[in-house]
Order: sequence, then structure tokens, then C-alpha cells
Amino acid sequence: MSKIEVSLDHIDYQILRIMQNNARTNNADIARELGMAPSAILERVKKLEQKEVIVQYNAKINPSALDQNLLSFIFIKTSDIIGEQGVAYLLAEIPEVQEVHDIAGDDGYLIKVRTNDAAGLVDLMRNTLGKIEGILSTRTTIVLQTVKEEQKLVIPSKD
Amino acid sequence: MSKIEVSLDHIDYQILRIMQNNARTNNADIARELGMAPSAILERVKKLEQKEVIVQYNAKINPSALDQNLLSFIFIKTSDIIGEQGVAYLLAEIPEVQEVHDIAGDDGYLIKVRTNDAAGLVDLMRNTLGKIEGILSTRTTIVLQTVKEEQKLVIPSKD
DNA sequence: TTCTGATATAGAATATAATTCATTTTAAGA
DNA sequence: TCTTAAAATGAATTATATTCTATATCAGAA
Repeated sequence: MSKIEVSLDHIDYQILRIMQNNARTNNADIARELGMAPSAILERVKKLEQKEVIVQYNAKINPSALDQNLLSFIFIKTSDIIGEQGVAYLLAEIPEVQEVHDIAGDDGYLIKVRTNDAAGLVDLMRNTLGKIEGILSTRTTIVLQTVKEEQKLVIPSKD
Repeated sequence: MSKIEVSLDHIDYQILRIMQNNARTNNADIARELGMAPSAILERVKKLEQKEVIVQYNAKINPSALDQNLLSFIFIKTSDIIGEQGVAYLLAEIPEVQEVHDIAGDDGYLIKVRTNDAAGLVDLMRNTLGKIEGILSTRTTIVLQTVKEEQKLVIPSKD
């Protein structure tokens, strides 16, 4: 997701606000809500996609429906040189790893991992992380309960 | 998002896989891909929503398009009693706070925060977090670069 | 002011898709 | 085998997406 410089007007913001809340809202409904023609909405949405303002449409699935009940954050110290991110890319390839962040001050990464349970986490650390060259140490934080988990951005109310 | 016990078959898994990758895939396309009638897909998708397997449809927006270029994780120690989460709910109400997790071992929370820049973070900490009773201390980790950020779950390939 | 070009929108026409519903199929139990 | 419930199909209807052309809007140049 590259840094982009785009100019969005308040109609774009309204579209983003609607889409962020329900990505399956159809153009006709958006058009009705904003008092515009569906074709105009279609054009704007396509443009937002094309400018990579809208990156993706996700269905958020309840982890417990797939029996994925353990969420963990792991700090990982590596031998990666600053600016290089060899280990990071390896981490990013692991399906259970949802996020990989290069963090300041620790010569390392913070990753977010979802597994079935504690056994699954141990297994992942031993058999997957354990096989990655360049990991010097890890520190794991277990999530007991998630109170909020969204990726909604704050959208300006005016231009 | 409550814990749920549901029985999903491999067709449900396939639908979830498709929806997770593109929540705007229409029923007709899913039907074509799975070799079924659109009406059958419609029924299943509605059932998945109703059973709260699919929780929400999100549009993922590029943060930099909204000039939100700083991501931070903050560990927060509080005077919350175990089991009670007064501070957590206050944190969850802050729009810039995307996630609030109750974590093990630290009498505290881990939150994920998105602001325009460092000044925005300082402002948030001073004027918003600073006003919350019960916060004992904070430790902030700044994200320099995000290598991966998804919420896709690992979906079983068989029942 | 008047023209020009670029951009955005509306609105009509057509293509696709969603939705409903009656019928059929399937699978498990009696 | 019969019964029942759940799920799927396929046809019919309604709604939406998409395309296209004509207008409208606006900024800058003559």
C-alpha cells in the first residue's frame, strides 16, 4: 500500500464512509442516499478503486466460527539490517500471520497471529518461526479478550 | 463478536474464501464458480450473515489517501480490576483507536492507533488518553513500516 | 466577457444480477 | 420403504449495473 496523494471531495468522503460501514452497499442505494445518479456513483467508486484509495473489499469473518480462538502479538528481534526486511517478508508469507510491522527502537518486528489455540501457537512458533533464519528472539503477548477490532479510518466530514 | 458454534460445510468454506478475498463478488459469480444456482448461494450467504459467521463487509481504505500516516501500538496499564473493563470501553470509543485488546500478564491493554502524524499522536495521548481516569501508564511503539496488514483468516480446505 | 477543454453528472437504454417462489432433490430417521 | 426437513434448482419478476450520449460546470486563455 503505497503513499498516495489524491484530492478527494466531500462526496468521495461520503462514499468512503458508506463503503467502510458496508462494502456491499450497492451503487443505487448510495446514489439515493447522496441524491445523485447511480452512474455518477459508479464512476466515482471506480476512480477510487483505480487511484487505490479503496484497496480491497473484505468480508470480516468471525474467528470463532472457524475455531480460531487465540490471538497473539509477537515481538520479533532479528538480524535484519535496517532498511532490509528479509525476515519480514518471510513472516508475511505465513497465513496465520495477519500483520507484520517494522517497529522503531527494537531492531525488530511486531506481528499479529491468529491460531486455533495455545497448542497451535506453540506449533507455529516451533515449526514455522523456528525455521526462519535471522530471528534472534521473540516475546509473545497473549490476548485474553478483544474489546474492539476494526480497521475503520477516521474520515473527514468536510473537504 | 461472540463465540459461536456452527457447522459449516466445504461449500460454505468456499463462499467464505471468495468473500474474504472480495466482498463485492456477486452471487451470480460465486454461483458460476461453484457450479450452483444463484439462489442457492443467496440462501447460504444470508444464513452465514444471520449466524454471524460473516460479521461485516468492509472497504479497506488506503490510510495515506486520508493522510493518516502514523500507526502506533500503545500498551496501557490501568487500575481496572480483572474482569472489569471500564477503561477498555472508553478506549474503544475513540475513533482513532482501531483495536483494544485485553492482554495477559500486564494488567493492561494493547491498543492500535492511527493518527495523521506524530503531532496527532501526541495530541491524542495528551488530550484524549490523558483525560481517561484509571490509566496508570503507557508505553508506545511506533510503526515505521507495515509489511503486511490483513484480517484474512485461514479457511480449512475440507469440512 | 466569451471561448475552449476537461471533468462530472444526469438520464435513457440495455445487460446483468438479485430475489422470490413453486417444485424437485437429497439425505437422515422411523 | 416412507416420511420429513433442509437444500437446491429453474423460471419469473424486480432491481441494479453498466454503457452511452447529451448537458452542465468550471477554470483558464483569448
